[in-house]
Amino acid sequence: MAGPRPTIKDVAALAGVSKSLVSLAMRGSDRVAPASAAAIQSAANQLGYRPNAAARSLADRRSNTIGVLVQDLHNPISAEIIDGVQRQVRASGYHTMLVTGSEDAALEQSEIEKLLEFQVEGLVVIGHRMPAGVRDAITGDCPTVIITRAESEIAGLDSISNNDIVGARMAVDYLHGLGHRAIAHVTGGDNQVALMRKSGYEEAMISYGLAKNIACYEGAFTDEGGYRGTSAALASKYQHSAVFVANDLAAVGALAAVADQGLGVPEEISIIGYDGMALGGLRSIGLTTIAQPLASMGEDAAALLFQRINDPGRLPVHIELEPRLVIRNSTGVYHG
Amino acid sequence: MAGPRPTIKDVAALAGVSKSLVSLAMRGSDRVAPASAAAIQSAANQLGYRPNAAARSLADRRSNTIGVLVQDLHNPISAEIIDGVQRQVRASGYHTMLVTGSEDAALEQSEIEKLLEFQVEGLVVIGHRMPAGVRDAITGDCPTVIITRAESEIAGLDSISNNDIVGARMAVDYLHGLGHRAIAHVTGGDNQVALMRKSGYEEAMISYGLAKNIACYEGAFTDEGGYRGTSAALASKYQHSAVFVANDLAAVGALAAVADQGLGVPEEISIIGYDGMALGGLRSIGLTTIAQPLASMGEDAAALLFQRINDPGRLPVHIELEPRLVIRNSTGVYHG
DNA sequence: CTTGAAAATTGGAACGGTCCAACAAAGCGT
DNA sequence: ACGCTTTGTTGGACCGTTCCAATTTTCAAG
Repeated sequence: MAGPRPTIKDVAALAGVSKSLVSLAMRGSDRVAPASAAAIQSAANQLGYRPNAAARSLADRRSNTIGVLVQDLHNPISAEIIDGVQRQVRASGYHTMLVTGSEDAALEQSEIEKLLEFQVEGLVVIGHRMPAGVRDAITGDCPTVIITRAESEIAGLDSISNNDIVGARMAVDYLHGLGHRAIAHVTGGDNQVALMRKSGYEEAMISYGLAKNIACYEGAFTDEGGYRGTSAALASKYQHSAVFVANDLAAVGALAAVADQGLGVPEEISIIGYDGMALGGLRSIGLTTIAQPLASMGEDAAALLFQRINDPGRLPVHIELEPRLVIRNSTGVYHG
Repeated sequence: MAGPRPTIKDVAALAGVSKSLVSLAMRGSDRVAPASAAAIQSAANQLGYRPNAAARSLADRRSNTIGVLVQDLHNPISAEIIDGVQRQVRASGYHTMLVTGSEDAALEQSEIEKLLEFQVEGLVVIGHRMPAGVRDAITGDCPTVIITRAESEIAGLDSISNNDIVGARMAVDYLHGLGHRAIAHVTGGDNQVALMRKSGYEEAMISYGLAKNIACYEGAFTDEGGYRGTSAALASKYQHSAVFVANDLAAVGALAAVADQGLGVPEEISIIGYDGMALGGLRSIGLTTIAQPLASMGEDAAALLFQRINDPGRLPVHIELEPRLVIRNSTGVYHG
């Protein structure tokens, strides 16, 4: 239909008032006479007027927008965290601009760059890698919070994560309690989170006097990585009876690997994952796991961000939540 | 550090040139003398200058941004489609602004509203519901394409989907070929896509002379919905030997329901899903399904969008892709 | 040198809003 | 009717860019 979109000026002309008044009215100011307000409303509707966010954000010098970088959209836990972030961001009257990262650091950096050009007032990073460009963002005065990764010394950067070391220990504790001794670990790569889960595993094994049983197989935070690592574990000369897999997505791959070897879960091999993704709760998967409170982590992260927006100078905050063991069907007692 | 962010003016002052020249240089024009370009670059770096997208988009009268509305971020197929969309959007030099929808129509509409205020140049809707607000968007001159839902008569709206009726028929064909006769269907709600899959099922059943065996159980496009519907199917007096579930996510729930009844898949019950989500391919799930080419649908959708952006007047295009049967472990021959 | 064309640079007017100080109108007590 | 406050309304400057016409500089040819 349209030609150029109607502006505030067009509305003003039609309603027979000044553009300033329209501006006030559109934002619901109470200084506008009811009659004028009505006239303006009807003029706006008639023209199909819609405020121009670019102009507004230019004049305001604020965008009312929070940028979200999701490093791995394919991991279902991302969706769960995003839900929480969105809920909180919306509740605060802001909007969300979401971009996806990738293994390609340069691309990821350019995505952050874009967010900053849009003058986002804050940045939420969901993932375990520290993206190039985040430092720039922060020193460029953009409050940032990172989820699922602990970070405490960088000024202007808050973080929220669970205690991966404790969580990994819980996994081993639980398996040990079931009688397992030859407990393998399939790793999640060399990012900080994966490394902490690995240390937790090693520490726990050592504390049970099982140092010699420590066996790490290289995996990744993907289904494929879990499959690969677990296949290697099963093919090894050690007779592992249980595998602690670095995250749930990989653990689903691990289940596949076990099945492919013709072994039964949990009769012959117990599998425990990490994260607590909702999908793992389905009976057809039934994955025992160390769960993080994903949605509330998202909410808390956004809350943290708004606190920092209101008080930019404050010291970095790191919230660390306790993970919790969720027992399902992929683990069972050891019968040698 | 910062105080107010540096603007093009600050860069100009430092480099000793006019702001116009900086503007040119920042966009890589070849009309700028190499010496000036270098001076400007270095001034920009020194100040940490970053263009203001709001100002640019205001002056340009274009945002260089495509809005994406994802109705169900929790369905893993969304991530796969998004990947495709992003790839194509990036390749065209645009950016992506992603928002999530929800069951709440009002909220969804307001999200679209936001995208439009941001002057997005196009809109991609991923999902099977037609969101309130999309019509406004289109009549407001915003090119739109909708993915996974067929739509062909609305001017300005392109769509891309697979042929759900054919796909559903394929599912029944395959199960029939395996010897199944008492084939149940767990529905995906009352959205258009779910209804088409249901019709395809019914048509196929009728064409095999199995009209009396038609049995639909109410489900939803969620794991929980699949669980519920399948549980009902198994509890019914009909001795179903196979279930065609409306989508993969629900089919995973269906697998759980079958397991909970202590039945074996595929020995006693065959399950077939729809969509072809990557997760279903894992051996631990091993879901037989009717697959759509998700990533390429995303790419094609974005491509369609750009075509319409360049030629707004053209007639609505609907691309319909053929689904394809992917056989895995959740289906087997009937042995009555 | 001069000259004209090409190359490089510039100032100022948009873009569509918000904000502010100033002004007009209306209400009110006396 | 009188100031005085309160309530409504307005024009114009400004936000940080891009664009354009106009200007200055450079340079090769005569």
